[in-house]
Amino acid sequence: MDEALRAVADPTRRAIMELVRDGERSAGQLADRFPQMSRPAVSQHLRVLADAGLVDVRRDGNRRMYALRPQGLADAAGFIERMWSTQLRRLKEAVENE
Amino acid sequence: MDEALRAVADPTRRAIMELVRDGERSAGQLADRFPQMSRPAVSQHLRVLADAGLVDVRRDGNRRMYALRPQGLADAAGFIERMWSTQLRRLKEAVENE
DNA sequence: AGGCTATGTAAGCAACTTCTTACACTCTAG
DNA sequence: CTAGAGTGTAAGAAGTTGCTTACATAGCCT
Repeated sequence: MDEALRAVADPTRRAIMELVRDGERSAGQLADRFPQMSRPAVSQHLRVLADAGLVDVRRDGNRRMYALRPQGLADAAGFIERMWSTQLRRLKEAVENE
Repeated sequence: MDEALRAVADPTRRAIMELVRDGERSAGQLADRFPQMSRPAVSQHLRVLADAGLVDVRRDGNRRMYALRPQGLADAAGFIERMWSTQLRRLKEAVENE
C-alpha cells in the first residue's frame, strides 16, 4: 500500500493514470502529453507506477504499452474507505442521538 | 487533493489517522504511541494532517485534541473511485463480450 | 548490415521531507 | 506568582524525489 500511495501522491503520475485509464498508451504517446517535461522524466514516472503495481506494461515490438491496473489501488482504497466509513458511522450515531 | 494524498502517503500519518479515527486524542497521547520517534516529529505530522484538512484540532485547556476529518479525503476517494470504476467497467465489458 | 525510431538507464543537481535537539509559549495547580 | 505539564516552532542534518542531459539498448525497415 505504501508504494501505491506514494506513487499516487504525485500529480504527474495521477495524470498518467487518468490517461491510461481509457486504454493502453505507448510511452511516447504519454510523453507527448507532457510537453513541459522531458521524455525520460515521464519514463521514470512510468517505472514508479509499474513498480507500485498501478500500471501494466506490455512490449509491442519497438514500443511499450502501458495500461491501468486498478487492483494496485486496492489497499489504498481500503484505507480510505476505512477512514471514510467513520464519517458514515458518526453520522448514523448523530442521527440516532437526536 | 494533492495535499491530502501527499499527507496520506506517509505511514506514520496514516497510523495517526487510524488512531484518531476512533475519537479525539491529545497530541501527547498520540506521541506516546510512537516511542521510536520524538514528540516534535509527531507534532509536525499532526500539522501536516491539519493543513491537509485530514484532522480537526480543538484546544482543550492545556491540550490539543485531534479528531479525524474524513471529508478531507473526499477528492482522493473520488480519484481512486474513478480509477477503480475502470476495473468494473472493463469487467462488465468482458462479460458482455463472452 | 546500418540507420532510424522508441524507449529505458545513469549521473548529477536542486528542492523537498522527515527527522533531531533546543527553545518558546500557554495553561493549570499549588 | 511560580513550577511544571503539554505542546508548538526553529534550525539544521540526512535522506529522498523529481527533474535534466547524455548515453545505452532493442526492434524495425530498406
